[in-house]
Amino acid sequence: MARSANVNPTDGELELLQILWRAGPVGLGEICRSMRRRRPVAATTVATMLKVMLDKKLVHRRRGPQGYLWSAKTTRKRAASGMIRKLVDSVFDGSAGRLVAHLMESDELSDEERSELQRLIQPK
Amino acid sequence: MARSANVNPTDGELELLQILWRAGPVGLGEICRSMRRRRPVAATTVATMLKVMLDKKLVHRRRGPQGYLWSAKTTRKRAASGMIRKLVDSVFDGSAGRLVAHLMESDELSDEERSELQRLIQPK
DNA sequence: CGGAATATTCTAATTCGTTAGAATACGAAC
DNA sequence: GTTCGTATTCTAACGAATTAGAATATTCCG
Repeated sequence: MARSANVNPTDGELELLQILWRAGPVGLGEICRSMRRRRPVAATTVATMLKVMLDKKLVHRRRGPQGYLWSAKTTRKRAASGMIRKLVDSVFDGSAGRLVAHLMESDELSDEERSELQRLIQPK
Repeated sequence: MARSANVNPTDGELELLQILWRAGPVGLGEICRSMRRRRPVAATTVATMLKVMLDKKLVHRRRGPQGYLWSAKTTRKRAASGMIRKLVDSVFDGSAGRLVAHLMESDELSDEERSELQRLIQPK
């Protein structure tokens, strides 16, 4: 039954996905410009990554005015879940609750975030 | 000031750390047995990984009855923070709060975990 | 002591992610 | 239509992670 490719995005791929999640379908030029706001990179590098990600079904493409328009196929939610699962399995013994406990105890949350959370957690 | 080596553990290294976090200082044999409860692996493979991790200062070792006794040098907390930072930066636009929001909305938490959280989040 | 079991080191093959040059195709503008 | 800029594909180098065989060292026990 075709092992439906849930390869987790690599670090570099996440960088690209981040751009695509924000920018919707865009051409290579725009993607490169976004990338270069973070770090220097050759256009062919970006193109190669996109090609690889296409094979992994992490991105889509459709014909545009010149070349393709690229967009993310995997969602933020899916990417997050994969990473969270790995995190929880490898350092929190499988307990997602312990992850949140860690967050609350550490200084990774701002005060605003903390109070926002209380709202979120209130049972409706 | 010696840039104190905060190389993030790789996936394989996390597997080993997981064992060391549980088992405290142990010898190679015990580590291999634990590993093999998860998957088949040669003893030399484990030994090589430990050696690499020693260079990265992820583990400690001290003389034991036969060979060394190995233990984790990096803590769960530190490993978690590194992974959380990456997760938050790459998929939640830098907002740790959004990570928790994702957790609450998804089905990654059990009911018990959810109510435990409410307790945790209560301001003291 | 001498052999068996275990641990460590050395070396290297393999694979995957990252990077980009060179060649080619395509679309626009003159 | 030829030229120019942009996009895509092909190819490959390189480093890091993963894996383990062979050789060596250590220790335990009869």
